[in-house]
Amino acid sequence: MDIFVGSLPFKLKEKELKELFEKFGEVTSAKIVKSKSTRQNKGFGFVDMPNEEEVRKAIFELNGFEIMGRNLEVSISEKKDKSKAKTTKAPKLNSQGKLFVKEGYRPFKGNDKRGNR
DNA sequence: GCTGAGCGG
Repeated sequence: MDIFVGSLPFKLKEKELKELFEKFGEVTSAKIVKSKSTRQNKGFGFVDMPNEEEVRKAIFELNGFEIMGRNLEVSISEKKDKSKAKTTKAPKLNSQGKLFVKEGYRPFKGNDKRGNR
C-alpha cells in the first residue's frame, strides 16, 4: 500500500520517516521526493506498507502528527494512474511490442576514457 | 540558500 506523506519538514529524512511509520507497523520502504537537480526536498514523500490495517492506523495516527513544528499530512497515495486499474498485471512489452532489453545493458554510456590500444 | 502545494522510480 502506498501512502502519501505531505507537510514533511525539509529537515526530515527518509530514515526518520520510515521509523515514524515503523512505530505503527511494518514499513517496507520510505521515500522522499526531491528535485531533479538541486536535490531540494519538495516536502512530501511516500511510505510503503504491506499491512493495510497498519496503514490505516499509521495514517490515522500520523495524519496531523506534529513534528519539528509542522503537522504531517498522511493519506493514500494516488499516483497518476494511466488507466489500468483492473488487475495487478502490467504489460512488459514495449510500445512496439518487441523487447531487446538485455540484462546489464547500459542505456547510455560512452565514457571510454580508457584510450585502449 | 530559499519554500509549503504537491503524488514518486
